[in-house]
Order: sequence, then structure tokens, then C-alpha cells
Amino acid sequence: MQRAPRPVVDGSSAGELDSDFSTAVTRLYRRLRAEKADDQIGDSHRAVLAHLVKDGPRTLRELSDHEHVTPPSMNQTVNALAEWGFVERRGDPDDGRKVILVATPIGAALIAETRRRRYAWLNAQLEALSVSERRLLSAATGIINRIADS
Amino acid sequence: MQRAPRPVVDGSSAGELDSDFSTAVTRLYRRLRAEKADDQIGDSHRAVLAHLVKDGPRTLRELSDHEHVTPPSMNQTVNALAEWGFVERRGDPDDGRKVILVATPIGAALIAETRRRRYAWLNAQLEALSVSERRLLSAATGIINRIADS
DNA sequence: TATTGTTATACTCTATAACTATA
DNA sequence: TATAGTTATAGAGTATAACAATA
Repeated sequence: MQRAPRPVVDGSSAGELDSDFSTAVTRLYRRLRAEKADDQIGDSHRAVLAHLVKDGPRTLRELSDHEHVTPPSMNQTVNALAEWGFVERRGDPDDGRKVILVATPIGAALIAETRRRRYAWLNAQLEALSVSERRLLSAATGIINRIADS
Repeated sequence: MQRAPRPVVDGSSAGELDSDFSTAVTRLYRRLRAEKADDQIGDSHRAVLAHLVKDGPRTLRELSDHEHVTPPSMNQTVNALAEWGFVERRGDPDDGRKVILVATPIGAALIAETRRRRYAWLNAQLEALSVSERRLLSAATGIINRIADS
């Protein structure tokens, strides 16, 4: 069997990147989740609430698209957030089918407080990087978001 | 209440990065999982099998440390892989307590085949990037792995 | 008919607690 | 006593299928 050609190893060819990059993202995701384990609110719930706080009210469909989960799945997440008093369901005056999800003041406060506490571990890792490495990660963050949204 | 100071916005300060970076990683993880959904083998199982194929035999503890999950959790993953014939359990001749997990030829073939098929979506996204953006992501991959391992 | 949201249900992954075997 | 692995069980998050209400 012929070996796959791998002339370039600096990451400038896409074939080199895919599995390495994918694996790295997956492993960091698990690590982040492990670090943030015993928090008030789970990771999925927090992501949705933070999105609502940051970017304003959204419909269920918009939320499920944004987080790349199915509408029923998002509905359960929203149910929990509503039960806890962190979001409110409001009808859309223009379209009776739609439901607008809005973060409550309590929800916004939770996100603010969580941000202060929650990223302690990651923040420490980032502090340990050089300035140029942080700039690099910052630039990578933009690219990663673009890929996630495409 | 006083606003948190945010003089630098180019990502060179760690405080800017934490939540943005964390959110980006989480969202890309979900997107990757959504893309890879109907595959022969789940994401967690694949990661373990790929690790064994790439880096050779490992003990259960080594695997659970590497993937940042608990040993019982990893044990279930390994049980499934063993049932499917993708890994084999072997005793350690030097330490009767240890079990060495080894990828079988079938397991290695699955990873090879999966690599060809599985990253189609991500690969297409990466192809669409410029060479310098790919270099940037490649460099970021190293940093991400370092953070995940620390 | 198509779209939005919802309910019911099941599956995957991971965790904690408790146990066995070996060092 | 400590460590490696395992079993039993539970919880979180997500998916699919089926349904209701509105456009």
C-alpha cells in the first residue's frame, strides 16, 4: 500500500490540519468541561443564556441553529432555563407560531457572575502564554467562529 | 457598579480571550459533532481508537488521563471498542494489575477509512482558508493541545 | 402545505460509589 | 495501604418520531 503523500508539514495544507485540529478542539472541549464541572449551571445551558444576554432575544429555532442542536433538544434546555427563572417565553406579536426567548435580569446577573468566576482555570492557562501566543489564539478564535458558523 | 477595565481588545490580554475562546471552541466542537453524526463509531470511541492507533498501546489509566474522563467512563468506552473487535485487552507481564489496550488491525483499518471519509466537511472549510490562515490554525493547534494537556 | 414549537421517548457519554485483584 | 481496573447505577445532553398550532 502506498503511503499518503505528505510533503508539507507546517499546516499550510488542509490535509495535515483536519484530524489534528479536530482532535485538539475535542480534547480542549473535554478539558474545559472537566474544569467547569461543578458549577451552578451546565455548559449547554450557559452557552444559550450567554447568547441571549449578549445578543438579545431569539426564537427557539434561532437558538437551535446557533448551537447546532435540534429544536426539541434546545426546547429542553430552554425549559430548564425558564424553570430556573433565567429566561422568559414571550409570544411574537407578528407571528403566533413563534416564541421569543428573553433573558431575565436574574439570568443576566448569573452570566455576569459566572464570567467572573468560571474561567479561572482557562484564564490561568492563557496568562501563562506569551503575548504573541495570545494574539495568535485571538486570531484563531475568529477563524474558529467563522468555521463553526459556515 | 464599575465597568471592568478593558483597555486592550486585540486579544493580547488574557481577560479578553477566555470566554470568547472558550465559546468558540465549544461551538466548533458541537458543529463538528453535528457534522459527523451518522458515522459508524461515536466521537469518544473514535478519539480513543485513533490515539491507540497513532501512539501505540496504552493502559486504561493512561487513556482516561489523556481524554480527561474518569477511569470507569473510559472503561465503558473500551468495553465497546473491545466488543466490536477494534481493540484487544492484554495483560501486563510486569504488573498483574494493569491491562494494556491495543488496537487490532481491524481497528487501525477503521481509523484509516474514517479519516478518509469523516473530515470531509472540516476539510472543505479548511481548504477555503488562505495559506496564512491555515498556518495560523496549525500554530494554534499546538497551543490548544498544550492547554488541554496542562 | 410548510413552518414553529412541543411532548414522549430512547440513546450516548460521563460521573460517583463500591468492589476485586495485585503491588 | 495504595493502585489498576471493573461493575452497577444515575444524571446530563442530545436525537428521532409524532403531534398541535399557526402561516
